[in-house]
Amino acid sequence: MRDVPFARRPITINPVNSPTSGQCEDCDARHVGLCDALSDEDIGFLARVAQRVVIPAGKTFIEEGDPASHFYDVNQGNVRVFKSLADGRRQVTGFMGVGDFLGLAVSAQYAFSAEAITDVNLCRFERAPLLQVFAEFPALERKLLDVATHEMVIAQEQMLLLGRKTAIERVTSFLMSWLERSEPFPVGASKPAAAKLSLPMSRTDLADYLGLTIETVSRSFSQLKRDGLIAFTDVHEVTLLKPQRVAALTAGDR
Amino acid sequence: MRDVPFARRPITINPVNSPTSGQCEDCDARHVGLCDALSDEDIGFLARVAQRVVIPAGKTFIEEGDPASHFYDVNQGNVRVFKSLADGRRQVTGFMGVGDFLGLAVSAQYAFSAEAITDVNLCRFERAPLLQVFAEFPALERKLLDVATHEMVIAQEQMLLLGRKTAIERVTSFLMSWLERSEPFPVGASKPAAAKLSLPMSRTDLADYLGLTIETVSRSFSQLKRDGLIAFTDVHEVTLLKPQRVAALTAGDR
DNA sequence: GCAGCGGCTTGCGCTAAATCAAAGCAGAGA
DNA sequence: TCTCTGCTTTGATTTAGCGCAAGCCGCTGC
Repeated sequence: MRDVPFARRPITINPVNSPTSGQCEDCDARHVGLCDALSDEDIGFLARVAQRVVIPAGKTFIEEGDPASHFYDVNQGNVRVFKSLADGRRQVTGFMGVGDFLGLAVSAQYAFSAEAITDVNLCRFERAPLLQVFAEFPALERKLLDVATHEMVIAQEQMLLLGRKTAIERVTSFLMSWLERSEPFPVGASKPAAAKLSLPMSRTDLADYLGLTIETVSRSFSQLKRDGLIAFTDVHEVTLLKPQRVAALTAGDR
Repeated sequence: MRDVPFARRPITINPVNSPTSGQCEDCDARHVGLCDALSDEDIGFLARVAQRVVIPAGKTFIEEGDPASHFYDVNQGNVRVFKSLADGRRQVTGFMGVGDFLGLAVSAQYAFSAEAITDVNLCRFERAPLLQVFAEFPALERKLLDVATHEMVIAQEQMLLLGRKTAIERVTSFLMSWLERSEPFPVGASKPAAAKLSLPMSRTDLADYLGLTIETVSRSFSQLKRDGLIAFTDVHEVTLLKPQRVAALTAGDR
């Protein structure tokens, strides 16, 4: 949303190329999407039902209630997934980033909307053919089940946050989980002394994710600043000065 | 599920009752568990990894953080699924009833606890062997993916409720969704003039499910009573006198 | 029958967060 | 450079829902 003169740039769609190479070059080693469930030579089959899509920041590319035609792998950028009420109240159910899979919470229609926060690169799979491919490669289906399982865990965690945590607990919980996502390989038990985090989403997104108002989110951040636990270099870049003490405010599980 | 229930073969591992009859009388025609993904003769294979379990009301049978050893199908009674914080705050993430599947929101450990609300009959499947069976019967895995998908939709709906709805919207939303679960076959578009609902869970459960206090739940019910929209014959039995008008208070989706 | 107990309801302040309002602030365009 | 615009922060006030406390209601056991 920030660097957005291109809010009207079109969505581009391309075939996934180089099935011959056996590599989907959009998917890097840390990709947790569909690709890493397959061997190199099998990825070519996946490419048969895949397209690459580029979404400009701010664009809605999944609309709640529309027929659920595609799955998506996020290859670049960040996405907000949300539901909304008739009067405009909005609940962001998740932020998706590189390697995340999109399109499981679905019956015949999408149960959610999705918008690009930054410019976003996606791999798009048509649902029907993909379900065919499952028959050939059960590993894919297993992968999807694993993804769904993991999403359920996160969803329940979020319900706990939304139903029972205070404002500061919500904000610190978010910071710690976002830290974890940003550092997929924590390496050892020791938390670093400080960690810099990019927060691509707006305060409004954050508020709608945490079930708060932007003012309350802002005030919570300010309090954490005052207490010397975090610092902002930019509105969208926070440093956890005392990760331990931030973590202590999350009212962790159990 | 189909007319023919769980097993044409005896349940071999822990036959609680009537294996000789060749029928799992616990699974009635409306069962939406694992069984209905399989043909009659294949169900026998499922039985290889199944046990029947009876849980008395109030008993905790899944403890958050314990190694995730089993899946469960609910065959009788009601279950509350929840997470809790160190200080005792609790979030009920769902109420499970006949036909519901339990145990997906799991990594190596259970991410939730589960307790019997009423006396409960379960079919229990060991995870490891069940995953083996998947190889033989991919339909099972597909079924599980469908279940997970459906759970995701419900979870997101609940996040919207917890993050953005008012007390009365939460209570009426619950009533309408519980009504839907209780009447799996709505038959035609017309809502009945009145519908009687059994609410097996306590007010505390309800409060912890809706992210409210018992007092607020009670007050919301009282207001709906005052407005002539519902009536209680018993604390655990409510009648929706004006389902339409109750539905109008839910702040429905989109 | 009735005393005790656990769960539910009701009344009454109280408070965390929402709402309303007014500045800051930084990037985009002229 | 300066202004405009959209986002963010901060302050003042309001309020929906909380927390406490008292009373109620229906069961259980004596």
